Amino acid sequence: MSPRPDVSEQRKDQILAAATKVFTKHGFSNARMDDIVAESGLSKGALYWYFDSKDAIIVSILDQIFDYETAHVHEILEIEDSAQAKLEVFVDTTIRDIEKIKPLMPILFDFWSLSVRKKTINQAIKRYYQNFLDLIEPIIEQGIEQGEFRAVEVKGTAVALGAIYEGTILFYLYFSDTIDIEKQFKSNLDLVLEGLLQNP
Amino acid sequence: MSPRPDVSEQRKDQILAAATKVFTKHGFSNARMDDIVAESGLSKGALYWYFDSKDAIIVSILDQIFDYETAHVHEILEIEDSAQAKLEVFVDTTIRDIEKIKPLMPILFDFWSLSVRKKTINQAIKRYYQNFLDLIEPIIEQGIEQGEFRAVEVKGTAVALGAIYEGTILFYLYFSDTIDIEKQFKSNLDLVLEGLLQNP
Amino acid sequence: MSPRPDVSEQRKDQILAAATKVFTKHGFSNARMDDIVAESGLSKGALYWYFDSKDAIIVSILDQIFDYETAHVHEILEIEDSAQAKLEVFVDTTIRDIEKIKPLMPILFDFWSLSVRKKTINQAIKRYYQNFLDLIEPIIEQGIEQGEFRAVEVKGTAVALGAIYEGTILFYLYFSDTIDIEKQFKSNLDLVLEGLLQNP
Amino acid sequence: MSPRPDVSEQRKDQILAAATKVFTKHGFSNARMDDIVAESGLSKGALYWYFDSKDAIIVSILDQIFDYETAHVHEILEIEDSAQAKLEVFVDTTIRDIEKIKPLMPILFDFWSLSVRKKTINQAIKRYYQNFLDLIEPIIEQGIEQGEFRAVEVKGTAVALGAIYEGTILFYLYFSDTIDIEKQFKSNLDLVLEGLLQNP
DNA sequence: GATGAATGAGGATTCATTCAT
DNA sequence: TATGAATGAATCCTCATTCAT
Repeated sequence: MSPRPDVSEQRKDQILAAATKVFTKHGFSNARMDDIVAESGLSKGALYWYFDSKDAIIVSILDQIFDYETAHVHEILEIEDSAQAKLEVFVDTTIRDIEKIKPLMPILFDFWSLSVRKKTINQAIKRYYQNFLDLIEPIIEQGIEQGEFRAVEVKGTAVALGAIYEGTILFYLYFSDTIDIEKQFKSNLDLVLEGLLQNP
Repeated sequence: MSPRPDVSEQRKDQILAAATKVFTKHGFSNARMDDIVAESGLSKGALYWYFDSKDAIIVSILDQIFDYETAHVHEILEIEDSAQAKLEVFVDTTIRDIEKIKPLMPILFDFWSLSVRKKTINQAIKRYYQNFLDLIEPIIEQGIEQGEFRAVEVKGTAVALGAIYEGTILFYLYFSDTIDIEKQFKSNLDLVLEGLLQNP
Repeated sequence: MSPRPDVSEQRKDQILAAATKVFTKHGFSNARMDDIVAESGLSKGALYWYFDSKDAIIVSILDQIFDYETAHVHEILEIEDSAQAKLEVFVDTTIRDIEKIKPLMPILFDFWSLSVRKKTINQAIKRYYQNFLDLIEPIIEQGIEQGEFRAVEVKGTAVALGAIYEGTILFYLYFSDTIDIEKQFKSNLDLVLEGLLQNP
Repeated sequence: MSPRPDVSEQRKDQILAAATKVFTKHGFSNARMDDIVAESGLSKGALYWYFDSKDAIIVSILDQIFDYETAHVHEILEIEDSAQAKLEVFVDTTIRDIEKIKPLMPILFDFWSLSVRKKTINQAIKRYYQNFLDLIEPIIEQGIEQGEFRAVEVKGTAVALGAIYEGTILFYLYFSDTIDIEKQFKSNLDLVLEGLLQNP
């Protein structure tokens, strides 16, 4: 009488995957629980067994996405190299994962929208961006300390980098036909590095 | 004898103002027509007299916002000056209007979200950003031709500027307590100009 | 200063004509006053000036139609001839006017439907059919008295004739492509006359 | 363990019965879904679980009625007897079921009305009447072939019989106080048979 | 007489959630 | 655990009617 294996994690992932698909297609508000039920292949009762509500699913997706993104961003922390090299690695990994990031943007839009009204969502997003800044700032500081970069204002520069990162993905969504995202990110980096680096 | 004065434009503005308020507070999907009715001080029938549907109101708001933003952006076209001076004016007018732009962001989030599914919305947004690029590119070209700027790739640089603009406003929404938006925009401009300007 | 000519009858007819068209197309319930306004070329206020309500328009149309039909039926009363000849004239005038009657059937359907619930409508229809019977019965009586027809039961035969009349138009509505209405009415008459006439 | 018994057919019937009642009372357009909900004893959600819309309910009722009527008409096909006998059986079964048919007439009115605008409804009715004609025609042919009937035009006679059938029920609705429906149908039959039968 | 903007009760439909099995 | 039928509050939109001008 071996106990049944715990399938709950598996089920939850199944539901979140289905929900992500459905939310991407319809947006949070227009997505129906029945859509998620259909997409997941489970029953309505099962959905409510694993998640208390539609909101609970949404929040779980938020966690999932930001966990992934944060992990992604943290990769560069591992690198032992010049500040410039770190930024280059950051751009490279972003380019590498852009096709995974892109389909999540519709959901991100909804999160941005929700964050206006839901404090939890707002805080989660803020935490995520803070995380991003917390990572970038030391790199800039390192660059300045080691004489690579000019003595720029650190916080403002970090925000500028975050802004250009999010903004570029946004523009790419509307101009994916005319923007070569790889070139674009490299071009962004050139522009910024040119502004950051000490004149030789 | 005297024909009733035509109040239809007034009424439409009244409705759009109310709708903007309500949409900002609740988001498109969660906003109820009854909310707009209450906020506008008109009746439900009046709303539907001037607008065919909730969607029609949303689209009208989109037009209104983008008309405003486009006009705003075009101000710099008038200036006869160096490319650098034009960019500086752009930053100045943005700073000047930031408090008007900020409360519209929640609505912009919903538009971004909607644009994934509604082609008309998508096209309107794309047109707006294209407009932005069409304005910025000649400035960069002017800067290069007149020897102010390095020979950067024009299109990519324009996108970078658009990205940093939208992205900064986004970050400002989440960090309005720690970001001094005026300084931030100026800092952005410094960074970019430093990257663009010929080394003397 | 001659007084303005009274256009109210003209206006009423204009409205009833428009209403008939609209009711034919949409049915009573689905027809909107705005449709009638548009079709009539008048204003909404004008409509309500001449008719108190949608119902009032409907009732007026009922009167109009039945007046017409009754007049139509009464034509045969004028004829001085054998009973058989009178029935033949009745068939002929029906055939002659069938294209005018046919487009009124959709409205008649609605009147039948309404008559279930509205006593006034019910009575109007009943009166109309009674009228029909009052006309046909003397003809049958005449036929019997003068030895043309067998000694059938008068009332029942009149109802049978009314039934076959209404029923034929009904079938014609669904089979106008395969029924030659002229032949059909003549065939009906033959059948009935064959049943009524004394065997020679 | 035991699976819940499938009550969906039962529920559908429950809803259709309630809807028939409500439609009879108010007509299609004026009947409210809430009326059907109340009459059925179910909830609004349940109604929409089993039927997509008010229209779907209407169509289902159409099917139900015509299935019943068609079955009813087909009874005579079984009989092995003279053409005259078959027509007599038809009249007898009609008389037998008249009290079941009568309350459905208000609904039939609405179907006739709807059929003007809705092709599906039109086709269903047409199919039903065609069915009727397809049944009657062979009987008339049989009568002619076997020398019972005169050599009448078959199709036209079938239409005449259908017409007198529908028309009689119609008149009966308005004159149920003065028409003895049993006598009336027998009288109709006599009249027609007298017209059809060979003179001895 | 005539206009047409404005009213607001009414009604079809949706969908997150529940719960008996 | 899992099912899916059932619930009913919520919400968009319609349209007959009114009335200030």
